[in-house]
Amino acid sequence: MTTPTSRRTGRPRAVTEQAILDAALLQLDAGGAASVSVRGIAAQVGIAPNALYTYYPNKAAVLRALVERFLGEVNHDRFIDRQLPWRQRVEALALELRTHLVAHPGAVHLLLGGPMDGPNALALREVLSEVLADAGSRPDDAARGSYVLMVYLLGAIALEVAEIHQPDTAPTEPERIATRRAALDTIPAEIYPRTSRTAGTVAKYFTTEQFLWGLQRVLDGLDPHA
Amino acid sequence: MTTPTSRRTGRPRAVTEQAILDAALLQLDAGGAASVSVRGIAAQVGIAPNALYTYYPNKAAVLRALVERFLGEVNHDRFIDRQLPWRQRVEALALELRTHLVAHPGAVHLLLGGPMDGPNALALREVLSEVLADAGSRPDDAARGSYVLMVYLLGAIALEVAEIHQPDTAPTEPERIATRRAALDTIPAEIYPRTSRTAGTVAKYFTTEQFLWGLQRVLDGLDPHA
DNA sequence: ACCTGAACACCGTTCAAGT
DNA sequence: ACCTGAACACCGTTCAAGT
Repeated sequence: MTTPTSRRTGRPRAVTEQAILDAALLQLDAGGAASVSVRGIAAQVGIAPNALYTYYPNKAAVLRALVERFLGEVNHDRFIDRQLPWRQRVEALALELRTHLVAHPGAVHLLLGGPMDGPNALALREVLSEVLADAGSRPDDAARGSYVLMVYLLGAIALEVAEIHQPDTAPTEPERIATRRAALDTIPAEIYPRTSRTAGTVAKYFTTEQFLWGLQRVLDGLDPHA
Repeated sequence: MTTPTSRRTGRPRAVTEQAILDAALLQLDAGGAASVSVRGIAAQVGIAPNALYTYYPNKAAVLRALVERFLGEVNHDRFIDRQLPWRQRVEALALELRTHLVAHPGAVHLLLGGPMDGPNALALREVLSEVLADAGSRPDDAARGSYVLMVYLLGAIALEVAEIHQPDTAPTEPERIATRRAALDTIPAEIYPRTSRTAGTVAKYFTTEQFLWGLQRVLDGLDPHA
């Protein structure tokens, strides 16, 4: 909690916590969450692997700090502006979050891996809660609604990232659709008779448009004046 | 794709694919997704670690097969019954999925880790799509709506599981709330002035009630007659 | 106080050899 | 065809020793 700005004595630190997080993010972007390693981070910043334990108690703490810093880069500008229509405020936040996470696909895993209870994660929920309150929701509904929004945003981005960016040699888009259709064909027709008819439709939507369409439906459900 | 029922020649198999998946699930339940290992599975079923590569090409394939089997255990009974109100059908499916996943928290990670394009994953989406179609949605809206529902269900369960079941010594519920409040207090009051007022409210909801409340809001948004 | 080298108990996967 | 032992190139973490 307390952050002493200078160390008492002894040898100066060779690197900074930020440099360690930078290295972790680099590894994350390069090879996905599975390829982030203590040894790799240490090599990148130029210290012995075990020296990292002077900065963070263990690997999990490094990843937690990375998630926190990551969320801190999202919470900024125009969502506080109460002049804008509330739906527009949520949409802007949603798109910003999505942009950040799609740019660092491995981070999604980390986000959903642990409890979202860091300061920045809570700040995100608070922002959403305030927007809903401004929209006219009663406090309880605003709080619960902010949870529903978080669920939708993180869930949608998680599924999108899982679709797009599987760790190894990802098949191209047409290949993936073909695979999906083939898989679909193995479903017994007696059980899901309408399957083959709607298969193409189901497979079609994985875009910003789908993301925003879903968001609008969720907002419809949360709109206190609907 | 073809499933030969008998092997051509040579030594009989020592175990079955199912036994391997059983062992994987056991490891998953015991220590979370991180503690599932090829060597652990092999030890459990009583073969050498590398013998496992006769059954599956690699660890990822084992986990993929486990996810598929897992989803297969969910898709059953009363969601096909067109007599029931459509919201009730979705709610039943949602609760069944949630029960299964909360019972095997490590599986959530696996589900969200890869693309949901196996036969059973698609069947799940198809069921939801059909329910929405029965509710009166046009085919496109039903397909897109089924995606929104999947996002909500998996997202909500993922967040819930992450809250409840972090891998190591999980703090008790009051401890967690205290931690969350403490974290919240570090948010600068000038930026989020209403934070402290709503903190208690935000922290309060992580229950079946919240899960179903959110589901109802999503269904409100997807209801073609709303 | 922070760093290093060495070690411990693990990983996933491959290869050559047995039956 | 399936199994095994041995090996390779990794992990996260700890400990004793250096400065």
